[in-house]
Amino acid sequence: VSARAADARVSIPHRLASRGFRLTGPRKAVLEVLFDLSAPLSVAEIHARVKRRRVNVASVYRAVQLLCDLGVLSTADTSNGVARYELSEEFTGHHHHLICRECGRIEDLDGCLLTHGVLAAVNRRVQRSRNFRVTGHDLRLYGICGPCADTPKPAP
Amino acid sequence: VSARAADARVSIPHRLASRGFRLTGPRKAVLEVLFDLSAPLSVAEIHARVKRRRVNVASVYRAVQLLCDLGVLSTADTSNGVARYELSEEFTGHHHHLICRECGRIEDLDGCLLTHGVLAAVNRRVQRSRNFRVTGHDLRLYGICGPCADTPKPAP
DNA sequence: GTGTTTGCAAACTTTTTGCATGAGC
DNA sequence: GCTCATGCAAAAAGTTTGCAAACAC
Repeated sequence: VSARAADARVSIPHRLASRGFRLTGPRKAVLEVLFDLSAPLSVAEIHARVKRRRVNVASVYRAVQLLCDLGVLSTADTSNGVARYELSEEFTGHHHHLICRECGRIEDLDGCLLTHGVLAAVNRRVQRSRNFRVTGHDLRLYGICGPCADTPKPAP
Repeated sequence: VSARAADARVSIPHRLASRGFRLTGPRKAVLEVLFDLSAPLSVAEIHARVKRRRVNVASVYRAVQLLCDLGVLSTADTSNGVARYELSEEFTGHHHHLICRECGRIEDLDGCLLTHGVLAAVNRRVQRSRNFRVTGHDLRLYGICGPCADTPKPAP
């Protein structure tokens, strides 16, 4: 992942420039946060991590929107209704997520658990039965993370 | 699915009653919508479908919240940042979702594409390496649905 | 220098909450 | 009849937008 991440630090600015967008402070700040963390973050979480640089929330929204449009970010996950963003698989490699049901924390899990055979079979199946063309997938594993298992919550 | 759905129409009211909650108009209306439709809906979408019965949005929010707490509904999916709800797998059976990247529509896909062997292996793997106990999973297949493929959008 | 991008504030949307009235058991 | 639940309206939270000033190129 680190080789790809290094690549991203070069190629993402290039992509911005090549499409006529500028590499500004807020955009750099948002990208830095997402380079360093291998977990999807909400706008609020991103904003919290760039506050030192006095970046406005509106700018975070706009940066995230732009980076999504450019295919740099993807809407990774939205545990309990908030959209979360991370570098797209083009930069991080294909991977899945571990999501804690208790605290909502998300961790990356490198690699794919689905075999090519299974994917090909389901592709054919839904193409015929639903007229739906599959172009990608997203697998989330839910459960309880270590810290939460150690401090069990009482029933509500 | 229809056998289970019939079961849900009986067992869900029972579950409400057994925990001291009442089977009220708004709650019935929300449940009816979700019984009939095999796709996750947002609060706004649920509300649109119960408007004839003059149910307030606030009541839809409260009903959805309660039904989630009771394990009757689950947060199924949140394509583009809005939370969507559907009957939990206890009532619908284990299934996955087809999600159209173009229009955001979600369809159910019965059955599971992951083998027991794969699930057991990953369970062991993340238990050891991450101290994470997997209790369930969610697989989403992204792509283009028939209608959207027929009416391609011009590039932005 | 020029045109894009930002910060700020205001508008807008979505979700939550308080309280008097109405409905389920 | 006794509560719990709803509707309404207001508040809170989250997101988008217009515009003058600031900055990347």
